[in-house]
Amino acid sequence: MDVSRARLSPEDWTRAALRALAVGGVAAVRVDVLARDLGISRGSFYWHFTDRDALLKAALEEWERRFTAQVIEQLDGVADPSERFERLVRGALTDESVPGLQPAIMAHADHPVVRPVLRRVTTQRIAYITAIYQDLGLAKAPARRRAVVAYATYLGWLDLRRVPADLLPELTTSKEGEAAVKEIMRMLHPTT
Amino acid sequence: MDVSRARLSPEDWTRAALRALAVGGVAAVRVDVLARDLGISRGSFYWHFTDRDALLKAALEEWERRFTAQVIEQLDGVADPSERFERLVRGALTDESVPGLQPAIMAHADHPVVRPVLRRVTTQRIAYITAIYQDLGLAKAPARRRAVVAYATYLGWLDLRRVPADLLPELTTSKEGEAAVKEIMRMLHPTT
DNA sequence: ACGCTTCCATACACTGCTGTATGGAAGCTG
DNA sequence: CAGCTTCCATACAGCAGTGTATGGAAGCGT
Repeated sequence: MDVSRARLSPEDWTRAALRALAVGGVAAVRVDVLARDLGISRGSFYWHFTDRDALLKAALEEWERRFTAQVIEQLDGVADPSERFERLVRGALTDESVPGLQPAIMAHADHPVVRPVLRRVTTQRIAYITAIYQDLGLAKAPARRRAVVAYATYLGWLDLRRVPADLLPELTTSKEGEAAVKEIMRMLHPTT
Repeated sequence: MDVSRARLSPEDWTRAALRALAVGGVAAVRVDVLARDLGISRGSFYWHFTDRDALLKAALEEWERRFTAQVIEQLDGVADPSERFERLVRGALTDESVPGLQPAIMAHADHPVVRPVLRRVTTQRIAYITAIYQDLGLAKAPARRRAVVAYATYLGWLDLRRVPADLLPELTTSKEGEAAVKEIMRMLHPTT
């Protein structure tokens, strides 16, 4: 622990905003509360950002980069489409750096700041999944259909992660967790 | 339109609360705003309910009854398990009386008032789906696995409904919508 | 019509949060 | 170290929403 006052970057604020968003939704992104969490005064915030909405926008755009563009970029390095499919599904179901973030964003789809970002992210992701299905041999229309269903399953999986773990042990990556992931993998696979 | 002041029942408040909840989450359930929407003063509210939390609790319990207990009750009248399966899936994917309500509730799974209700609802629903899969011939463990995945797909489907319709025409019940429903039905069917 | 109960309006005190104004400390550069 | 820039603290005005207190109107039984 350093005693000297750590000077904050905008990323410190956006990360805190995403955490708050994940827990309590858009309304929980309060500069007041975030400042207390970061151990700093609100004076800092209004230097880095003009507005509360500006923070929200910046946070969501960071989310867009980290969890869409960046993921796609990494996967594009994988040549084999079957391998790409496997990695995408497994990664999506097991990794979750900010629990509850995706559900929180979906729940506020109508919010003026959320809407445009969510629109871009949803479009990109479904398009990417569709492309993978096409690479795996499906025609355009069925590939698209399967992509939408696959994405829905992913979203619902994240929703279910929000309920207490004792209710759904198959979601916490363990023995049962692996079985559930395999089940989904099989269900979403283009051959079945 | 009747000019006489309509006296409100608690159900008027809980219904309004569920609508607000669906749009803006728990934070949007404000007696202040609901009163304006209902064209009445807050004095009425504090006669029917002790608290803002009391309203939230009552609303969620009404949700529990209408969209879990009542649905299961109706489906229990259907003898053939295959028919029961079909009706449940189709109904779940097409009917949505309060758009966005389920996603909003999932997003606030940690909320002290939401948690216990959500816990009961999730448990009941997954248990019911599991039972159907067992009736269709699956053993307990695989039936449970499939039930969890099926429920996840349902939840994600409702999430996707929150994005603008022009992005996902397959969700608005139409020609493409029917194809998507059939796709899910096939994917979730125990034989595949 | 009378009184009693049910339901609602108004007014008030209070809290939590926003945004702004201003001063001051810490870091960088010559 | 002098001066400039970057970053943060404090203080203030203002608003939105909660909960309470109290009076009054509408419905109902007798």
